[in-house]
Amino acid sequence: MLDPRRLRTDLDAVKAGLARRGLDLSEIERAAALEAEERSLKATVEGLRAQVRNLSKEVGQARKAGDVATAEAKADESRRVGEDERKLDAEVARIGAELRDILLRTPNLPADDCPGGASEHDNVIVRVEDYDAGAYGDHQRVPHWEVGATLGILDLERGAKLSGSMFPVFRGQGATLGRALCQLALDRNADAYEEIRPPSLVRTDTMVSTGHLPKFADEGYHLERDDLWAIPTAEVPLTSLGRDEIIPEADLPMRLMAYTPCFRREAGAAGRDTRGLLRVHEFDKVEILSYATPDQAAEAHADILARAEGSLKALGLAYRVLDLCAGDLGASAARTFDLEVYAPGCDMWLEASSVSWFSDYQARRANIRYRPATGGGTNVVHTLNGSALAVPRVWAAVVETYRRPDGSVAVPEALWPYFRGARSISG
RNA sequence: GGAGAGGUGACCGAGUGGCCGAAGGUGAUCGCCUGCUAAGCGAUUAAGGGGUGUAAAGCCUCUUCGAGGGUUCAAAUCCCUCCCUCUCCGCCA
Repeated sequence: MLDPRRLRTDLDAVKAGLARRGLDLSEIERAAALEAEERSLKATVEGLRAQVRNLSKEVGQARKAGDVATAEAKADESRRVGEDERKLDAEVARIGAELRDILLRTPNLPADDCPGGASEHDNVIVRVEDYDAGAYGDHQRVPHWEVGATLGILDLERGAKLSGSMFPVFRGQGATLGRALCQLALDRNADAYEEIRPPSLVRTDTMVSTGHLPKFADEGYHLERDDLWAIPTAEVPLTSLGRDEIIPEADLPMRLMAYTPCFRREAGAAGRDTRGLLRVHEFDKVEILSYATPDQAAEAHADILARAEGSLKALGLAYRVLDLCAGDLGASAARTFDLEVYAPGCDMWLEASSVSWFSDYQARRANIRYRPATGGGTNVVHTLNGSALAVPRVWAAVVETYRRPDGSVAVPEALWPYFRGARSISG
């Protein structure tokens, strides 16, 4: 959520930022008007309330002194003032609700250095690593769903039988591969990030703090009977870990990581790039996340990006880094780098990680603050996160990249420690 | 799931309608005292919003005693709903 104060101190900058996203500005102007109105009415309501409190105090004193007539008179007066207050307060509540509703739906402002642009076509390719289009042999030009089926390590039919399409079943060394990828990511980041194993089902207010609700209600799996949501990413519980807390500055940056299942309904995505593991309803992922002061944010962002890249590099996969333009940025993000891993079999760049800086947008919703070392009031923290490794698409890239002419798949050297001595996946 | 007991500031804990944002204690910070340490003495010690102020300080004011709603001139205190914790029983990896 944007800082409501900026609506009166900094409205032009807010409008300029939202304009970069290509948004209509009438709503934010409405919000600014509501904010001013709410504040002025609130001052009046507070004055009335102060009167009620004082009069009530006088009622008590008069009664104690045995002066019933005065007590009655004061009580009557207080009742009248209270009536006025109630009426006005209802008006303030109505205005406040409308203001919050707009603010909750208004996305974050893009960072100043976020590239301009309207859609994914305007994203900037920052760099391409280890990619040589001519270097792939025919044996690598087989899509992972065929490789997986042939080797018996990916069973999409039975996944569909159990749970429907887009729920993959990994078997044998295929299952090992997925788990090994996660273990690799955890091991590579354990030097700086504390491992958390959060619940996979969370309450509605937990989903709201990260901005996944109310906007993306259609994307989440909801257990109606218990009013719980299956997490779409560990970002949700990890961000809420600090909710309503005040962190000493000395504890920042606070770095966390979690290996969790992720559940996404992918409503409306049916039929579009959904073959094999390109898009699934349930997958495993290692997420890394930081709470930081505004001053630490840039460095924290760079660290997460370097670590997300590091895993792909260690696996010997080709990938590229995209700087998302303002028009393609997620609603909560101020700046995002996407990592796309190259899968030679399907000849596609697959989004494997989104490394985002949310400035104080998420933290304001979640009410995560820190107390500066210098003392004084509290400030809202900045949050940043990214996938250290998301299984299905990286699994696909590994299987396609490492396929040999004989049809087997070599185990990347980085994963040897996790393969019980095996150097190859041959079904 | 059933029965019961609870949720108050960094922590412990008092508080059953007004003088309570809240006694007392612990911890912390500052100062005093003291060869040093310990003990002792004094002061300070929640968060947030609005206003005033060049700003810091200060001052005025509102909100918050698990959350939300209600009763009342007045709610930490009474009523309702929900959440959480603990104990016993039941069930169970």
